[in-house]
Amino acid sequence: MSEPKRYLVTSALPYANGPLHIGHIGGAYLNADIYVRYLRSKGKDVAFICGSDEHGAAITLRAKKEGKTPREIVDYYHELMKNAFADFGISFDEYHRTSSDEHREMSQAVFKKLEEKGSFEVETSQQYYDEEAKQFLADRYITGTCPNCSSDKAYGDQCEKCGRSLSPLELIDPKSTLSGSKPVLKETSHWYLPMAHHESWIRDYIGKGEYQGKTHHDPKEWKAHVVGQCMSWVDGGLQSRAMTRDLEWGVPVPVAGADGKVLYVWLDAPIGYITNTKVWADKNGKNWEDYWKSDESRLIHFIGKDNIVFHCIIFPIILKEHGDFILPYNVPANEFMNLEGDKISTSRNWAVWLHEYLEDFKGRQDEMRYVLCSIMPEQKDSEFTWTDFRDRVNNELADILGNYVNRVFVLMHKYYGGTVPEINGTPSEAEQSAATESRRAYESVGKAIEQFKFREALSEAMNIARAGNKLLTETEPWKLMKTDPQATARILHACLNMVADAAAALSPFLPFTSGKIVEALQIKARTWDEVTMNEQIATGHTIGQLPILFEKITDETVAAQVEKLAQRQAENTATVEPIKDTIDFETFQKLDLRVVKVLAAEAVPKTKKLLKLTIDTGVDKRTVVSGIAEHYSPEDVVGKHVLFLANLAPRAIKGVESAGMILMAENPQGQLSILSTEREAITGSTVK
RNA sequence: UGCGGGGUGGAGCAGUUGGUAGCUCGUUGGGCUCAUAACCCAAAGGUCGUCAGUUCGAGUCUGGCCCCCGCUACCA
Repeated sequence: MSEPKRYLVTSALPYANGPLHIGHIGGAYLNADIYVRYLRSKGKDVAFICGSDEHGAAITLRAKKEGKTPREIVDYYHELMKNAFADFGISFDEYHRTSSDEHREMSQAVFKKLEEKGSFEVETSQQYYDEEAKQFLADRYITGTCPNCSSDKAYGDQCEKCGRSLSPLELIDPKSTLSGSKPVLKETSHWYLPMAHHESWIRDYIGKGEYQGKTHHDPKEWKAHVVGQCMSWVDGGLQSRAMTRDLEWGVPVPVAGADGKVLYVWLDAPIGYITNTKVWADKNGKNWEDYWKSDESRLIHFIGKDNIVFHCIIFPIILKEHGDFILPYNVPANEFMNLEGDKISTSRNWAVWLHEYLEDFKGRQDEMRYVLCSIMPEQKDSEFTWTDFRDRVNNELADILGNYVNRVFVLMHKYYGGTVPEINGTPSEAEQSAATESRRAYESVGKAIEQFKFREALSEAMNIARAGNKLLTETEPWKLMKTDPQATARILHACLNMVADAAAALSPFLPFTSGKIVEALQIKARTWDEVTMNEQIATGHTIGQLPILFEKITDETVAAQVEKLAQRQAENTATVEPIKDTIDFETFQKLDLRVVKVLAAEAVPKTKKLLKLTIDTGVDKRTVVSGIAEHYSPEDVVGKHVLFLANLAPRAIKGVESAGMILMAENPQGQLSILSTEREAITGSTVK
């Protein structure tokens, strides 16, 4: 592949309904930032683009729940995320937002062009319309009685009581949650992207790296899990997807008669990359089209694995249909990062929040950048723990890098008052091999970054400091000074240059530290190529004082952070669901609750959660299917008396008819517990 | 369940086209003292999830099975 003229690098637009956590950073931002800083250091023309993703039903629902407007929600999180990114040193050229006027114009223009070209298929169907609120109702905005379990709290897409997926038309006695009125059926149209039409070229694009009959990229450079997931989608047959929604919050569909419709958030968000590029270009006297519409530009999307299909299939289809845009050259998606043995979860508040880290560890961005890069989930899921954080910071950053730089500064000041002496003589073998290793490591850093192997790159950058430590120990300048001052001067000069080289090699990863080192050296920061050209610090140059680069992380600090997580867990445990609406006694009496005995139990084949139980109700024996297999094995439950709802309408689950429901207590962690009687249990006892 | 990814010394990970199993951390022993109790050297430790197959030879290819993760389905 020839060198492109410019790079367009994007990070996934974070969704503006929660703060950022370390999983986000290690997934799609730190790696992108390292990549971009490297390219900039090489003097490349780069645009690094991101922004908040602020539309979609989840935000409107959240706003409704909290009694706020969607605007208030997104304003809050946009600011929070933008500041956290900036503080952490994620060096976006532009961090804009999808709720902006610029974005409305851009996404409407893209939509309009596709609409006019006939890239969409318009499908008309009957949908519920709220005449008071004057809008079509998204599935989630309709409640009614479930045709299956008769719960009156069913939503248009699903009954949460019985879990059955529904279509709004199946609901008995539907109601709008907006106005409470009874919605009427009205004809509506939606724009679908017929992805099946694109299967053939997508297959070539992903599988062979070919586009429009030409080589586009080397598919071997793409990660296995990215190609694998895409091909499995294509092989499974691409389905048409609606690109519009009936919602108020979003970009209005720019077509006459489409009132109350907005662009699907998944369409609107990636167009945000384009909008935000334009916003940046306009501010900086550049032309955004150079980046998006030129074969000489290279587009790279950094994302997490949950976004693969969208960035590799759906968005490319949009870009191609539009006609002028280039396609992603690579999508180096990362896997997920876990935290202390459990997956990170925003809703369960199980996370290390970036803004809290920045608060608790002021001025220590590089420590987290180092650790996150070291454990970046490049090929498989990885795990962050606070003890591992401590070990890596203390044993690697502080001991190997920080201490090396410090040794060199101390020796330079001690022997030469900080001024680089005259350099003479022929380097010894140890000096030569240190220089060779340092050079090799430096070049490996760049190569690894270009292949998106950030962990390897960081490790190679650290090898420069390792080589320096080795040279010092092998040559022992503190002894040599007495016998061979000329060699000592040469060695320390070499060490000093290795400090400068390490600062350059590490600058994409640890920009703050790199800056501190450069400042202490009192030199100009070296670009990538200046180091490759073997630029040296000149005789007569005086260096300054070095601050301690990395303080050790104490066990107390670790304990405090672990405690913080545990506390959140406790808070979570404390959260209980609110009391439901009052019902009358007659309604209660309709329930046939009783104690039954489990006679037999077996796992339902090919399922993870289901047990098939034979129970004795006292009146009859029957079969129920219960989703408890992850909490109880068949042996655990046989012979037990359990609480049972006997007059629930039967339902087939995985082909087995289930007549009734075993009642279980569930804690906030989702753990189930059998309910039974405290005194002697009699099979068939009623519960009142 | 279907699909995808992964299972390598105590921990975290590399292993390109098949040919003596590597790295970082940790552990043990030694050296050094300029340095942030740091640094350097050496050693111990793995039959590469499992079973079978292809091959002169497999962590690396083929097939079956087990386990973990993601999306997906079933937790009335």
